Amino acid sequence: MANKKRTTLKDIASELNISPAAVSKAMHNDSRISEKTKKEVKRVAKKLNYQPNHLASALRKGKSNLVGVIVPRTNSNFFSSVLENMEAVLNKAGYNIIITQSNESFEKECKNIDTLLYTQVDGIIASMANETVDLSHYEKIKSNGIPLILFDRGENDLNVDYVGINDYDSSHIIVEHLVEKGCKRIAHIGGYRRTRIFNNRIRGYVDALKKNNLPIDDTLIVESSLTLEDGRLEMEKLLQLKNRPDAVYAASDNAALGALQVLNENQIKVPNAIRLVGFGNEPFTSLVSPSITSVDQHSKDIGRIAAETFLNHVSKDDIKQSLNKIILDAELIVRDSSK
Amino acid sequence: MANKKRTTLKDIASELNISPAAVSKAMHNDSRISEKTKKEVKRVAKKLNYQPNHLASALRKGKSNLVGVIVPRTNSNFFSSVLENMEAVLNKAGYNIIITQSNESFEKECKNIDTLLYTQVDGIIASMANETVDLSHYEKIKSNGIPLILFDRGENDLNVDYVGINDYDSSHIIVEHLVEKGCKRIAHIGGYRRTRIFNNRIRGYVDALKKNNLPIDDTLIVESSLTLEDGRLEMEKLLQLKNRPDAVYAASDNAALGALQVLNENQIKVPNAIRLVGFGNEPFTSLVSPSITSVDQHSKDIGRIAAETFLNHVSKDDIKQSLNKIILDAELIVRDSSK
DNA sequence: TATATTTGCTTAATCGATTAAGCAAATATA
DNA sequence: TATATTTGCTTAATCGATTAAGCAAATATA
Repeated sequence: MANKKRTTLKDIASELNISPAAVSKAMHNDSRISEKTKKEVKRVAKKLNYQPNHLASALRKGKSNLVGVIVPRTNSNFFSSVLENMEAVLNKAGYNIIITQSNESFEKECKNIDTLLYTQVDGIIASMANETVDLSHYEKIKSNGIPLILFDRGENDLNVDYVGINDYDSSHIIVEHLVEKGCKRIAHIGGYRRTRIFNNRIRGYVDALKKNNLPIDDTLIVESSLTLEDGRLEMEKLLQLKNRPDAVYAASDNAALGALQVLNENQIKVPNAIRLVGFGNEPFTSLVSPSITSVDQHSKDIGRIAAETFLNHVSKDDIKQSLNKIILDAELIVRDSSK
Repeated sequence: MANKKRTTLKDIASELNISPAAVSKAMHNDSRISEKTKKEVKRVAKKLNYQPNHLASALRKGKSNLVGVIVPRTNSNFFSSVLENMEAVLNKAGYNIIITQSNESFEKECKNIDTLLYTQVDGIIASMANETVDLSHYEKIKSNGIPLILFDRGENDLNVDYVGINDYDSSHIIVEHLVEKGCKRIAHIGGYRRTRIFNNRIRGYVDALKKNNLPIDDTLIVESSLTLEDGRLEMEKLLQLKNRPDAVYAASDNAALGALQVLNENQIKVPNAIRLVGFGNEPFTSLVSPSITSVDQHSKDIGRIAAETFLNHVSKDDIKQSLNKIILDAELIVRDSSK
């Protein structure tokens, strides 16, 4: 019962007294094999519970039909949704995906890339860890000659395909919205500038203030890892200011939630005293009280487009591909925290 | 630059005028290879940017050093945390993990198993989808002779290793807690009985009521998929009852959150009018208002133990293994919703 | 000094599936 | 009827890495 040897093409071949080559072709419905033989082969394959050995065929064909995916973490709705839609598109095209998590760690990200290359994936779709600054491990993917597609967390310096939303414009939309509600001192709990998307959000925020003739106050702009804890910490600091903000725009929903907790604990009315906007449209933003205004990042589209970009690459590898930078417009979802 | 051929052992061998076999041994620090040769080999390997071809070595060795993992979804903190800890243990032992999601779909789960077997994983660690009743696809793993370890969502009928918490006892702890607070009509928004863990929670709930001499009222026991929507729906139904419950025990945090929303919307004071307990200790339980009492499932331990169970299997495959059913005690985290 | 052992490699087979090349028999075409 | 084409396979090589078996040279032991 246990550990019985796997059935191979050879076993089927010897049972039917034909060559393994014929069996292989029969399984792939080669037109040069008679219908009768195909039927027989499939019957015996089923009888012997034949499972093709992927390692062997991938080795021979030089193609594994696997796509590696690297995400910072899977436990956000954004990444989970991206993965789901990415997988759906790739499955339909005959590819399977291998998901790995970097846990926002640079070291882990490097190891994940090694693992994926080592597993001979046909391509890698990745979103960079917060820690990542050095990009040599990504260069390694490119020098391996397999497609690399980045999404959400990308890098301009890296000459690769990218799918994401327009972070710069998103900040504009947020600031415009808050200004419309009468806010004059808008604080920004941002991510680290070294990450492109967070830098863009900061730039968008600053430019939008300028555009609305509002002064830029450096004490209202902070950089952090954007965790819930960071949100709490920075909100507490902002409340210490002599001249408090009348609105807070956090570059992540987690940070926004942390800020909201502190505001609630201090009995500061949201949105009346301070308006609050997050980023990412995580499900909990609509669950907390008051519900948090946020920006939807079109996770489904990002997953789908990233997958399609990969498929595009492998379908016409002969032609030198032009780079695809696909920037989607984000959507502001207005909720109670800024009404 | 692009699509240059991969470096193989042969390339290194011909550069140094030795055999590929010697190169292979040198890379693995075989004691029968001179230090001088090893150094040379490693120098050239680095120079040519050699990456071993996993497909080839796995095919030859009959071992891929990959472990397949199937989870219903990655976007809960529970599964995400299990994965993180599982991966840490397996990485240390030289294994890499391939994560797949079933999205709670039976069909997807079957496809995932096929993919993993096809990829020649050395073992599979899985948590079953809600929909799953037929277990023949799991039998397929067993008949392939590779270890199968289930966690959280397991099945008694399947003769495999299992790691999870004591669902039956957890219900007892919850009911005792609510009784202590003076509750007499405790409703249970449960999962479907066909899933073992949910069945155990229902049994535990019923037995605990009996133990406390409380009547069993069938109108207070409902089965659902335990989503947030289900929680809302069932809570609304419970509020229609002539004889309303004074406590609700939901078998998932999402369902508990749905129930809480309905209670808040109806201005029913929690915990004063109705006490509420969830299950899973998802982070949002402490974030909503009021915060929700819940049961912690020791996700870290479950991930670690599942991984260790797998390693145990592969380390002594000669001996017929005895089954491991590891049941951890869960922990009640009391919060505002039941104080 | 003669034999035994160790060192440091090479040779050749292997893991399974795939595919280019080839060939005999069957069938189609002129 | 003679030749060309098609059908339905087989043979043999291949994808890279690994490993059992073997062998010559170097070294150790009696």
